[in-house]
Amino acid sequence: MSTSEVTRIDGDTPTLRLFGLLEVIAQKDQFVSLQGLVEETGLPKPTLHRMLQQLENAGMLQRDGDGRQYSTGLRLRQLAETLLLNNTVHGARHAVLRRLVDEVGESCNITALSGAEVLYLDRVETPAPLRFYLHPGSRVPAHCSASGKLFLAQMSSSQRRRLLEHSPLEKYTEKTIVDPVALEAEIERVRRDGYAVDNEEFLPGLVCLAVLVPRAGGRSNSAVAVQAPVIRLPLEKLLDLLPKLGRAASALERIEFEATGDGRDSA
Amino acid sequence: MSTSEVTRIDGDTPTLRLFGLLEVIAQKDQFVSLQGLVEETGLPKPTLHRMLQQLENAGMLQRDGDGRQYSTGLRLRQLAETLLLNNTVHGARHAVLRRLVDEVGESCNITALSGAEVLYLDRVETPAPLRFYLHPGSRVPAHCSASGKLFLAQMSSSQRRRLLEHSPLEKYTEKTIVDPVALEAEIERVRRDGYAVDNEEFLPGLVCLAVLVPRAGGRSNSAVAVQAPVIRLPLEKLLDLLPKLGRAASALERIEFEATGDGRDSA
DNA sequence: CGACAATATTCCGTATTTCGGAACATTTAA
DNA sequence: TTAAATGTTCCGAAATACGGAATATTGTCG
Repeated sequence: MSTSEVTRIDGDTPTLRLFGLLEVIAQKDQFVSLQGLVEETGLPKPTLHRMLQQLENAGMLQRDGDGRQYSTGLRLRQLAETLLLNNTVHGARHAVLRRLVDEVGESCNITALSGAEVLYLDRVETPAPLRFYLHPGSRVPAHCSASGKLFLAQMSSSQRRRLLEHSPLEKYTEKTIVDPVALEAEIERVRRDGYAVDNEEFLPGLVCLAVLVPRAGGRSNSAVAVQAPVIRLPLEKLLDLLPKLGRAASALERIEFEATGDGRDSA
Repeated sequence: MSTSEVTRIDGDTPTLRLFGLLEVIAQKDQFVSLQGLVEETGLPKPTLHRMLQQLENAGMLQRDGDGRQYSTGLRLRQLAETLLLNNTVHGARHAVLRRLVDEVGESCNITALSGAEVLYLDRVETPAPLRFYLHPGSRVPAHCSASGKLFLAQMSSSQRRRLLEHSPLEKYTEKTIVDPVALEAEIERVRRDGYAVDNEEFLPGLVCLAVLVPRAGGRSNSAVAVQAPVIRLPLEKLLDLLPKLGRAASALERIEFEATGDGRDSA
């Protein structure tokens, strides 16, 4: 009666709101009614009714129970299965990450450049009790992350300038590099060494080591990284992990190569 | 070069087209490019570009590989996992069906009334080599299916008339009941006996026995049925399966009851 | 049975969104 | 460097979503 917890369903476009609705429904282990969803989401009833109707017509939901309730539809469940069965790419990447975490004992992640930010594609946490909790899907500015520096280091200086000009170098910690000249120097160093470090530049106490996942044609758009509390892994010890990181990167390279579609089926 | 196989992506509403696109992408085990999708679906390039962009912004897809290719996004994969993990309802139903098929040796399905048609919610095939292949998600008119007669038998005659008036009794086989008076008599018999039979009324050679999944409050909207080739299972032998069907129906009743949300979690 | 309450469904004018041809930008190949 | 292929942006016309209010359908209680 008193619970007015509203699970916001947002989305820039009406289209995307439907996915939010599906998520709400998929999380439940029970049938849902129109009225129940109205109370849960706060959306107007006719709007929800239309959405449910669309999803039902598409087979993503189905009426169930007494006919006025909804559950996930066959088509949606099939899509879910197809996706999880067929996506060896992400499965393989995840396996590589997990192995790397086993080896180094710290949280690791795979990242990609998306716009001017670094996006966490996947992540496996360390089993150690003390850890930074950063979840996949989140974003970090390029200039203060190890992976981001790698991506910047691959670009021509004009590309880099264009990217950074529109997003000023925000200062996250005392050590964040906010001076463009200093950043250029740092990037030059990264290019020479072939690896990048984040020395508490994004979060105090968090250090990070990253290398690019190599790519045949030229620039790469993904990187692997280890992240650890500096208390447990000071910089010198962090650098000892380079060979293991490199091996993981090669494994990822092979996976991505195959997923790029050079190995067609017939002929 | 010569392959002009176009995977149609339809949908009454723009929203639904996105699901079609996701299905195309989820089925692949490789990254897809904009151009590749243009060739595969036949949709105009700007349209596809916008759709991909929306899905990417929503996290349902992610750019991958060299950054101009797409693969399934984290949010979509999480949705898939949530759905498959959390949906004990459909899993339990499927298990009941499978057990029933083991017992009776013939294909079985769970159906629901949707409009004036019977919708196959789930189905498990017999291992026998000779079988009718009817896939879940397909629809059959109510008047010539065992399940449909059960649903009709629960209605008041005015409800039934309204439903049938707008969809004339189509004749599928020699035995299809197309005379309204005969149908009323048949339905009266179904109500008395508590089960319904389809004696080659939809497909020649196919017989079917169905019972309702009971429901506490009154009318039920789902049924269980056995379907078999009449050659292997003549009517008399088919009726011997009634007790087993009934037991499956009770099991399903319990599952649906729990899913209806009477057993809330806290307090 | 009839009246009331709760829920589901339809209507419909207004406000957004989608659509996709054409122009433009970027990357890859030669 | 040029040419070819692919990706991206523009923008007016057409289609769609929106949601308050009215209506229809249950379900419940006297």
